[in-house]
Amino acid sequence: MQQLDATYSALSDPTRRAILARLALGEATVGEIAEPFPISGPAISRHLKVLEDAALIARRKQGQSHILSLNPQGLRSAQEWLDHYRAFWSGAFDRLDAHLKKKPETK
Amino acid sequence: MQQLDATYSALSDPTRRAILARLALGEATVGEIAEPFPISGPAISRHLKVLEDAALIARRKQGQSHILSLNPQGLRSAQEWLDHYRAFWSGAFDRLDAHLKKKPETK
DNA sequence: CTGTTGCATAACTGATAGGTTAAATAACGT
DNA sequence: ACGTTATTTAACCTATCAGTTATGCAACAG
Repeated sequence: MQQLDATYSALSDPTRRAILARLALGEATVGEIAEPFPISGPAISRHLKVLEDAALIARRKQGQSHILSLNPQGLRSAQEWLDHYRAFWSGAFDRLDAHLKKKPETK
Repeated sequence: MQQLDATYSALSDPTRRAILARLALGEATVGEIAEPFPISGPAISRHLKVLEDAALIARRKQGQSHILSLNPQGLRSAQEWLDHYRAFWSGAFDRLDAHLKKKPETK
C-alpha cells in the first residue's frame, strides 16, 4: 500500500511525467533525458532516483553512461488501484446520472 | 496538465485514498469520514479540501452537515493519462519480454 | 598519469505538506 | 438569546521537496 504513495507521488511532478513520456519513446541516457529541461543536472538526477525508487524506471550502466528505460511493472499497482476503484467511480457516475435524469421528471 | 499534479498528489496520501475508499461505499458527512482516523478534525478537513480541489469529491451542505460524495469525473484525467501510457508501458514490457526470451536462445 | 566526460552526492535554501491547538462561523435545539 | 454541534480557518511547528552550487567518483582518451 505504501508503494502507491511512492508511485502517485512520483507521478505528481510534471517533470517526472515528462521524463516518463520521453522514455515511452525508447530508452535514453541521463544526459539525453536532461537535455530539453531547463534545470540542473543534479535536479534531473534526483528526479530519476525518485522514479527508480518508485520502480517506474530501470537503470543499467554501460561504460560511463547510465541508460534508463521504463519499468512496466511499476505502473501495475497504480493501474490496479485505479481499475479497482473505477467500478465504484462508474457506479457513482451512474447514480449521479440517474439522479440528474430523475430530477426533471419529478417536476 | 497541471490538473494531473493535483490529482496524483491527492492520491499519493494514504489517508486520502482511505477517504476515497470510504466514499466508494456511499456518501458520508465529515464527521462520519473522520471517525475511524486517529487524526484531528482540522486535519481531515484539509484532506477533504485537497480532494475537493482535485475534483475527486463533491460537497453539498445539508443543514450544519457537509455531505461528501465521489466525483467520478475527477479520476478521468488520471485514468486517461495512465491509459494513454499503458500502451507504451505494455510495449516496453513486450520488448523486455522478447529480450529476455531471446537471450537464452543465442547461447 | 592526467585531463575530461557522465553522472551522483553533499550541503544549503525557500516553498509546500501534514500535523497540532485555539478561535471563528453557521445551523440547530431550548 | 444561549449553549451545543458540525465544520472551517488561523497560527504555528516540523519534515519533506525541488531547486541550486560545489564537490566527488568512475570510466574513458591522450
